[in-house]
Amino acid sequence: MAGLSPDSPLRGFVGYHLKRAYMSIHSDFVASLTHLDLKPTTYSALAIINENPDISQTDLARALAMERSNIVVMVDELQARGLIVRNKVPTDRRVYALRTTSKGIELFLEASRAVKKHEDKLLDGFAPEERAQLVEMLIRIQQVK
Amino acid sequence: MAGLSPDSPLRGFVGYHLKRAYMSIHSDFVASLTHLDLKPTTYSALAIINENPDISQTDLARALAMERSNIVVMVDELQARGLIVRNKVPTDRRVYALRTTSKGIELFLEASRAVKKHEDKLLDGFAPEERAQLVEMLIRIQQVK
DNA sequence: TATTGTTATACTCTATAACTATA
DNA sequence: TATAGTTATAGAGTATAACAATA
Repeated sequence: MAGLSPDSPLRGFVGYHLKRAYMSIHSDFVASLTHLDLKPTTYSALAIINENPDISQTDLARALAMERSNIVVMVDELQARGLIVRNKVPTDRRVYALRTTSKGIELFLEASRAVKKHEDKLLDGFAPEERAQLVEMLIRIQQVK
Repeated sequence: MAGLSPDSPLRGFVGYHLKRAYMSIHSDFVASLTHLDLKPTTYSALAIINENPDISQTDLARALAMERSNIVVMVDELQARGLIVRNKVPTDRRVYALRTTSKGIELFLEASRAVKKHEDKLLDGFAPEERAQLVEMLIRIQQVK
């Protein structure tokens, strides 16, 4: 049997802790959405479409950092569930203008409450300043690029 | 075209920033290891085997949070490359005792230097206290479970 | 020529079930 | 009966290439 801390050589890396924290929060995030039959990606898509009415699939792909080809099937599903609509655009007949339906908005708002609850549980011991400081550092990290 | 911040509805969530920071660092992490033909998982496996001589595949799986079945093929690869050895254990003939070879240790050390460099670049603007504070918060998050 | 949406495909990661040999 | 290692397989998620319609 290995010792109590077989991961000790990795603990010196910030990235290791970042990954573990992300994994941990992600599984709880997924769980908080399953009862609404949403996944992180479909929830994020709803959020972005709702915030950006008439967004195209290409722009949605960019916002979600996904391939356009993979957006198609997800948009198909959201449309089949009546959560969004694909409207034709007269000025450019190649593109679709995506919009949330009232049903989509309702589901998005309910999901947002669930995600909020999940975050509050997650950050239970964090003071507001700590929370802000954490976000600030996370943003700084991704800006190094 | 969407606005400049199509993701604004998601920015209120800490988990969103955590994911983005993780994604960002992860791709750079992967890039820092490719020249040694290592992936995050194989590097971590080397690290854990090196720190825990004679660890079993089952315990390695637990430490890496991977399935035992998926460990097999990875251990096969590390063994085929001469980085680790599978020794038989007389007291329990079901298990293998994994150990890094001198070649494996050498590669691990070189990879560790590469990862260190990657982390230093990533955390360039971070004071030592900030860095410690970040790690402390990340650990706190994953302990909420 | 370039771009949007689309299809098909492949590749990686991960998860599950069933088997064998040992305990 | 339980466990270690193994095999095969299936399911996500993601990436690439090629195509028709339109710009």
